[in-house]
Amino acid sequence: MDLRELLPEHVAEVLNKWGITRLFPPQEEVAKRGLVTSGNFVLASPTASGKTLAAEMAMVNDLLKGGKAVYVVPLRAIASEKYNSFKGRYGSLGFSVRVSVGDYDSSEEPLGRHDLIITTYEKLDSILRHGPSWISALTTVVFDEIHFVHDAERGPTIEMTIAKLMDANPSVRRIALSATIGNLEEISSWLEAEPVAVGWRPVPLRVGAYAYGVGRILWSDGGDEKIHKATGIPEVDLALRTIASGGQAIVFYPTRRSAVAGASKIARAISSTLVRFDREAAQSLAESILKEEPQSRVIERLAEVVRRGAAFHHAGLSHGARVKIEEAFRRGILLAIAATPTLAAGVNLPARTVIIKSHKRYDRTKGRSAPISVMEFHQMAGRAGRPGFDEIGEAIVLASSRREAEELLTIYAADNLEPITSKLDDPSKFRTHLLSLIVLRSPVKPSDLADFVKKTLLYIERGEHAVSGLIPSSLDFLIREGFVESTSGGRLAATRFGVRTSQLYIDPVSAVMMARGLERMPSVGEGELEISVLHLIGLLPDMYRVAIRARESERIEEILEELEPLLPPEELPIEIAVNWFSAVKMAAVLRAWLNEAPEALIEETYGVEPGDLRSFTEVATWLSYAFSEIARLFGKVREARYLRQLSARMKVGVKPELLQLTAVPGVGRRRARALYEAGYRTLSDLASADPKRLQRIPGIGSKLAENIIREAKALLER
DNA sequence: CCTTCCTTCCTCTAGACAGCATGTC
DNA sequence: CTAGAGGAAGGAAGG
Repeated sequence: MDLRELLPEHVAEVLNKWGITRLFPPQEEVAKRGLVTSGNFVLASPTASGKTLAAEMAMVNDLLKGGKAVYVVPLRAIASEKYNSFKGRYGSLGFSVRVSVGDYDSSEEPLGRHDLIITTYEKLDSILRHGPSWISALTTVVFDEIHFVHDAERGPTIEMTIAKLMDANPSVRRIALSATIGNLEEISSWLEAEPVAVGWRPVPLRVGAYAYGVGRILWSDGGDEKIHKATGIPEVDLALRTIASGGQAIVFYPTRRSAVAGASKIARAISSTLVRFDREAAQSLAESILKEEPQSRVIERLAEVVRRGAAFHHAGLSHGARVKIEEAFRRGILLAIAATPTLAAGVNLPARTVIIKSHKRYDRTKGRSAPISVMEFHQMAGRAGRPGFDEIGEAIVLASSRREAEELLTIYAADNLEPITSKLDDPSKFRTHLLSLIVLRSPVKPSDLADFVKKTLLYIERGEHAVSGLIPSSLDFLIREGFVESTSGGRLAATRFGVRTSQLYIDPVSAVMMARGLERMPSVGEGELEISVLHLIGLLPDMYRVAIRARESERIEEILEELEPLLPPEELPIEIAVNWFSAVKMAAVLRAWLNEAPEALIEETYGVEPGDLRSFTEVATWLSYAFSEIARLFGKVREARYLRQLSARMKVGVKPELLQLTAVPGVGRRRARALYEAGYRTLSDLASADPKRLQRIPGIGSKLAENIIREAKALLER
């Protein structure tokens, strides 16, 4: 097909320049309907079918006409994936591309200067809360993976961010993408966009259910396949089937523990069946993991299986280990990955066969195991089929009997995806966003707020009665707690407390807890202060909850003795107070980190794996910073300074005396401690150090020594 | 007497977004 | 009405 038949000339030229000479059905459809040059659309089409390019054609068109675009994604990993693919393409056209997410920004310049900004929904929300002028100059916005609106935790934020953006800039062009939308029409009407549904896949997918009782896969297309029971472990036999025919498999398990155990079983099966693979590459991968990742039990177990051509993948792994596994799988060094659902939503990592060990998973909210949704099944199945390598992708779910297999096929093989529904009716989520809206428009007429709510998906789906009660009850809360006040003209104005809370991006309940906690801080003894502050942080609704294991209860009680609570439990709402003990454990974990306990020790003592520890400390860094800002707001200078330092320590995991040293790029908690013990205690000690002496410190080579000295000098000069 | 396999009972459960701009006493 | 599997501990069988 000649692109020029479908596309305006300049876009066709751009695609040629990028080496794209052929369009795939989703892109054709968008082009045919004239959506390249104008109009809003929601594109529902399978994973890897080229949704991004369809959106890009529209973006490029708008950018070429002097526009400005934002590409919004739900995960930081996807943001960096998009950034890496966009920066070359668009850079070569003279556009400046930037990625801005919570922990990383590719540029220091004002956001308004860039043509294409890639960001997460939450970051966009945060940007909107600061009310930058360039929002009105935006011409195009792409909402990627829009089905995340359905998520109970993050969905409300995503929904409100979209609504706020449409409200702040009604003429902005909206493009939404997803592989799994059950109610395309409804989502389209919310965004006032044209629905475009395309079923085409780059690699066809067939769905099967393995009735392991009878050793047969029932395929959705009618086939019936006998499976060789080499090990008798159903998912392992299926993985071997794929591996033996030269393919790769991803096995999804419902828990981390079963994924880790599964990887061992697969590794053992690979060893015993003489499958050929690059043992040398696997070996060196295992070594690099052991050498470069935080030494701990999970990492050791990972290295053990990697040597034999398999791996597990879950959020307890350090970021580096996950990336190494993904990359090695792409290069074919690993034959199979035993994964938790991390791999379904994250970066693009296809395999010939996707095996779903269990269609049920424990559901915390229900307190028992429940079937996974069709949407989630399709997220996992979407990983099946490597374009250019596999002729067909397979997604196989396990079933015990033929009967169950048939049932599962009727549920999961059909295209009966659940509708994406709003979760904004959660009062605690709603009031957080109502505050941000009032801050942005302060002083605002209450009727304007009511009008705004009509722009939400909640209103589209459920109508007036679903939203009518939300505003008054949220306003009560916001006024009572001092975030908002009514002015003489009958308008609502945000207080300084309200403004700061919204900008710090914390839950108003967190802000209230911080403000109350500050009152008690001066009376807490110096020895108890650290653990008591950490406990408060552990209680905040914005913080993670850490699970307490049965055998830990004594230890938790010991720590409980040490702290002087900054908030009396009886004054806390019940939903906060129930986390009291979990927060004690969290405080203990964070304290261990701050006092330089090695990752391996923290894992051993508390069962907190490197990836979790990283998440905990990252959020605690942000919250302790926010805490210090709330202290500053209330004129508590001493407390603010203490909390600020706590935040700085939390970021790297060190005692106060190392903070000067960790300011140097390349110096983390381990190196800083080694330097300190060797007598280098300040930046100027480092700047004036003798490179030869520095090299004598274990772990510091000649290159590093020179870098450290240079960076220290640069920091001193500033 | 040690090793290995089997049974039983207990324990525990996926993931991941957000701030902001340096300090020290 | 409703889970299910890993892993430790303890016991039986085997060498």
